[in-house]
Amino acid sequence: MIDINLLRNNIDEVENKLNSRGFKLDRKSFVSFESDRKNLQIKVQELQESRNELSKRIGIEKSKGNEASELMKSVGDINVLLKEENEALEIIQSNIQDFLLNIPNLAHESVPVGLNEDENQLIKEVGEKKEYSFKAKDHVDLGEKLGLDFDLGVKLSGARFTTIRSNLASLHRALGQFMLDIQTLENGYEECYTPYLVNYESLQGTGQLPKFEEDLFVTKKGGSEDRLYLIPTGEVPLTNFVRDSIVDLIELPIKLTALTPCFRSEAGSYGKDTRGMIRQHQFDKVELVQICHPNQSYKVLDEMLSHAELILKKLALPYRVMNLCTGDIGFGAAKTYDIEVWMPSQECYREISSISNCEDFQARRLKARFKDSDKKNKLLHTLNGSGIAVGRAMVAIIENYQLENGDIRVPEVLISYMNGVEVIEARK
RNA sequence: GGAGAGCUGGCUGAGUGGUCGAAAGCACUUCCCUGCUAAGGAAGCAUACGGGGUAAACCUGUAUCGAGGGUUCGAAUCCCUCGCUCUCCGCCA
Repeated sequence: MIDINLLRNNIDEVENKLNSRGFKLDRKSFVSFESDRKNLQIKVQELQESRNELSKRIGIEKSKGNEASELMKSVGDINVLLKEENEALEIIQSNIQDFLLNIPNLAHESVPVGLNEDENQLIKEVGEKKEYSFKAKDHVDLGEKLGLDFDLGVKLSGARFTTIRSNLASLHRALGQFMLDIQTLENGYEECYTPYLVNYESLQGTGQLPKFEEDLFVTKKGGSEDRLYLIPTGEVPLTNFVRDSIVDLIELPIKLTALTPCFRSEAGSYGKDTRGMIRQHQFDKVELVQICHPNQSYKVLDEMLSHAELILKKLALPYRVMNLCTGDIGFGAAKTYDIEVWMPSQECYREISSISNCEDFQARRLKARFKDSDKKNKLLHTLNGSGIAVGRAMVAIIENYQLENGDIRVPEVLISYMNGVEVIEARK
């Protein structure tokens, strides 16, 4: 949520910034909401003030044993009016709240202006792309002989679900464990285990709700109407650790990580990436979250980028880093780096990690604050990033580590996690 | 699932219809005193949102005692619904 005072005081600037990310601000509605709100709020508060005043006097008169029916009647009159005005105020306030909840974050000045992903800015390319003496296959062709069973996924659940068996399943598990170990042991994150079903408030806090409900899976508890949502990313539970709280300065930065499954309906991507396990309804991811002092967040963003990169470096996977343009960054982000890993079969880069600074956008929704050295409560900055997506990392390994006969060499750093298995052999 | 107890400020905890945003203690901040870090004294110390003020300081109002609704001139206090926590019983991986 953006600061309402920005809209009150610098609406032109806000409108321009939102335009650059393709969001049309309905400023007419806002201005009229605001003037209604102001009038109503003043009126309601004045009525409440006189009611409180008179009621207090009734108490005093009665304690003296005096008659107070005159006063009681006045208060009754006030209450009739108050009820009406207050209802109007509540409606307008909830309109304003909805209005604010649906406005995306403002992009940081270092974010390139652009319409879509074609205008993202290349930051760097890292690692060497292997030369193959044969035609590199894609992970689907390779995977079918390695234990990647798409048909079984479809049988059990439907499209966009996959089943993995045997040594490839171990590789998948190894990747998750390895990533988690690096982020905790080398990069200093606290390992967490969190719920995978979360409530409405949590998703509103991180920005998925109310706007993106269709992207989520929803569950019902037995026959009851209580709804819980499957997390679309570990960012949701981890960032919500600080919802409704005021943390001490000395606790900052808070660095959290968790290996969680993620569930996404992929409602908007029919027909996209239908081949293989690039885009699934369910995938595992090691998530990184940092919650920090506002003046540290851009330093932290770069640090988190390096934390995600470290995984790719250790796996010796070639990748590039992109600075997403205004048209491509997510709803809550002020700035986002994407890491894209090299896929030799398609000779292109595919997203494998996304690291964002949300500044105070989520913190305002979450009421996540800290007590600054001047004793004032201020909003924190929240950042999140994948460190990294397990399924896509496995796809990248299958493709980048393939041998001519269809076997997969296990990356050096994963062998110990695989109980010494060095090669995953293809069914001949 | 059944029975009972509870939910008050950063924490502990009083408050069962009126001047209560809320005693007291702890913690914290500032000051005073004290020859070392200990003890004592004074004051301050919730959050959100308004209005005023060029702004900071400050002044002022409203709301908030788990959430929502109700009774009442007036609710932390009474009533209803819901959520959560704890104890006991049952069931269960």
